[in-house]
Amino acid sequence: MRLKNISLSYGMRIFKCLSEEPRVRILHLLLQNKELTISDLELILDFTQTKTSRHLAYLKNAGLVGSRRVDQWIFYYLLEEAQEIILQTFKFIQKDVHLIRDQEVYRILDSNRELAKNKIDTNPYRSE
Amino acid sequence: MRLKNISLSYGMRIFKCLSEEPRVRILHLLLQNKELTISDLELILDFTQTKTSRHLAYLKNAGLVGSRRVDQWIFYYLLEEAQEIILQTFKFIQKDVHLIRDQEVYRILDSNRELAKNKIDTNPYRSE
DNA sequence: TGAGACTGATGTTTTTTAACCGCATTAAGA
DNA sequence: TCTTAATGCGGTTAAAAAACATCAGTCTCA
Repeated sequence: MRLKNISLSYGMRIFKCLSEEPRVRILHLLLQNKELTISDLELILDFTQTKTSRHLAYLKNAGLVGSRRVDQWIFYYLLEEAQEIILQTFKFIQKDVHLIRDQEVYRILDSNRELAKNKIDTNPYRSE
Repeated sequence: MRLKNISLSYGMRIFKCLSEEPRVRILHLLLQNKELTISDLELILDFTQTKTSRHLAYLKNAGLVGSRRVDQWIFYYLLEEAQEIILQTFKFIQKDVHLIRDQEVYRILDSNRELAKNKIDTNPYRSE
């Protein structure tokens, strides 16, 4: 396996992100589910809107996540350059009960079609 | 490769250790050189005694390092249970110039026989 | 076109926490 | 008593969280 080398300072920024529970839980959900909106994360994690937005801004600023707009939603995702190190480090903690529970909440909300991705208008004939 | 699973809280403690430069540099030296004393680390890293001692206490408290006494020195080393995750995460940052420079300083001091391990009395006939 | 609803960002303030540092002293061994 | 290491103290800085209000962009629908 060829590893991408990162600088000490970028590494420290990543580890700082991983040293607070809210951010670890957000990153874990993004790693497992590709992309989520702020309101999805609020719902799954039971965070306030402000708190969720602030932590995502932190992660974005640290160079770990990116965002794209779809209709009125903004989806957040792990940036490609951070994928590998995040994946590797999560291998050690992925069995944690809190993280597993978060993912279960995700699945329940998803099957109830309460997440943003379920509400995107996919009708190709929708009005412009 | 079989991974040891760690809890989220232990993981966060580890990442907090890795999010400050002095501690990363200490851990890097311990990973590469098995064990070192406080005075060795002071010398290599150009830290004060207090600073070095405090960070080692932090790492010990976080469950990352242990210590053993040999004569008048106390040698610090990475605990076995932390070896793997530390090793894996350092794979990403091991090419960092600061860390490489630290290790070079280590080698110079070692070849000058200025480190504690070079001063241990290995004479089996030494007085009790 | 305009009103209102929804999604998200941001300014502000307050509180709390913790991490850093150095100086000086103390403790433990040889 | 010398060396090695730990710690009490004090000051500074940072950052994290939380709550609240406000603002901005987009969509819907009349």
